[in-house]
Amino acid sequence: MLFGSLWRWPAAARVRFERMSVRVRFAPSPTGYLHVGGARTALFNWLFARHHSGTFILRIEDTDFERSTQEMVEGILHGMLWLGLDWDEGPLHQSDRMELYAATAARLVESGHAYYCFCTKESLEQRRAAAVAEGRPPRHECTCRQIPREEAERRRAAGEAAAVRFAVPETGATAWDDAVMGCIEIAHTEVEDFVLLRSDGAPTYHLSVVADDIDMRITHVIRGADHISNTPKQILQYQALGAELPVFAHVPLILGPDRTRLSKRHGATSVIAYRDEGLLPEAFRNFLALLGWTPPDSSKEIMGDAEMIRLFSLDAIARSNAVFDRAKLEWFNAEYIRAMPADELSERLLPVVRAAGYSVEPSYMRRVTPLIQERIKVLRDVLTVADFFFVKQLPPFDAAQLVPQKGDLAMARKALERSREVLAQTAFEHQALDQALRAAAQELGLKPGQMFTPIRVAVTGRTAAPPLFETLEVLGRETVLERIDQALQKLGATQSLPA
RNA sequence: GGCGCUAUCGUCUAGGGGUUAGGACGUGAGAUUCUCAAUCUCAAAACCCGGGUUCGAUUCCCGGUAGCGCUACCA
Repeated sequence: MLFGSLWRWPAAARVRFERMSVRVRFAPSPTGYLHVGGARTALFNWLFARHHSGTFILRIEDTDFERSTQEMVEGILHGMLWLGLDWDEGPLHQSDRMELYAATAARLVESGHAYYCFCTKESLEQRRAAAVAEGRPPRHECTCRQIPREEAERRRAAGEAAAVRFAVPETGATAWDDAVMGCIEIAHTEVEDFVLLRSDGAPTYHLSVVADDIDMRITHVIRGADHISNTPKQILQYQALGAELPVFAHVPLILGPDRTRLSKRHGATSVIAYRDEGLLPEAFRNFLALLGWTPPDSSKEIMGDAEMIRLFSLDAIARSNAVFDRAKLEWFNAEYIRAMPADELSERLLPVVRAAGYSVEPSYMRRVTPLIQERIKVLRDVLTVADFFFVKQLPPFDAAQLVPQKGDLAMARKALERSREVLAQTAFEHQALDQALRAAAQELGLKPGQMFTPIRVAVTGRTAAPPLFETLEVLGRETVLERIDQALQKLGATQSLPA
């Protein structure tokens, strides 16, 4: 129906509609993994694109050949896929687009907005070091900008290597209205003549972003606040190239608990590590979105994609940095785990359990899952919470745990012996077991805890476990009796427990 | 050092010239219970500092301080 009505729009209106259509990109550099900060930037771009029914482009910024690797490219793609951030165009690689950058740089030289610089990296570094030593600001200061174009061309033709630098105006300032940060103005005296093309002909980031963002008709540049000081360098290029400016939106950074920028020191650096721990991508998205962005109703925290997309807007993004809160992430994850249909959870748990070396059938996993669903925060917790379901032989445990009230060895033994009789002849169904064992406890004059704790410990090897009767039912009579016999032996061997 | 951004409970945040400064995570206590978890109830917990504007500032303005970012032929 949308198209039907679209046809009837006047042509001019259609053109305007097209021009307004949102195009955003996530442009990671494959010199590292997709980390939490990058993931959130990608998420914000994705939410913004989806909210506006726009286009989300993935672009790999691999102009630093030395540090970019194919492995990282794949890691980033996997991370995006796992997070569920699907892109509409790309992945485009900047390394495939070198002609565009060379041509763009040539245009800037041609129009007098850029010039050749014959200084070597080494001499610049020396000068910088000297400046710092003398307490002067370490700014780029060379005289190549004064070299007449003809002379520069001659020297290049003679084989002299040169970088291309942008000629930043000496006076004035560049200002823009940032969609997140508000108005920002930076004086040109603070912006040095940055390199566009390295002396080997490779473009720098400053050039390739602008050339690509123009070429891809990017309408909104949503990226980390660490790019704020780069923005004047880019706006200057747009202006020199006569291109229309995109909207800039700089989102604050994510910090570690020590309030420094999130890094390897803070644990998981790649989002893939979170997958491996058993975080759910939908929970991770929800958590990440709320790190810096607040929906109109700030009391609503658990939100699915559809709702986040519906409510997302750049002006509701905070301007201050946020600390990554691991505990809250786990709470989100636990909420999503509890809300998930048990069978679905079971399917997601199975590979985790199998990867740990247990051979478990799907049907068995489906019976275990409901017992642990509200007891795990991440999928991997299944290995510590439910391991006793998957092993034939329980790992060794302290016999003293079998005795609920310290020292009352006889009572524990009595409870276990009687339980064994009951369990040998009761149907293995949790309600029947519940009834029978409670009755037996009453006969023996024991409180429920006195009766059930020894059984729980005998059967699970621990004092904290899922509900006892359901657990017994799932484990089955054979295993349960075997474990109770072993526990009784253990108690027998320990005639004198410490009081 | 320079430039830029920021500043509400431990953390994520809401709010806004007069409020008991709200919510969530986490923490503590209690209820429930066969343990744990979940659930429910309650509690402790914040407006960085100093000036100004104002009858009144946590809110607006200025300064300070602190944190973060940038300061490359990295991105």
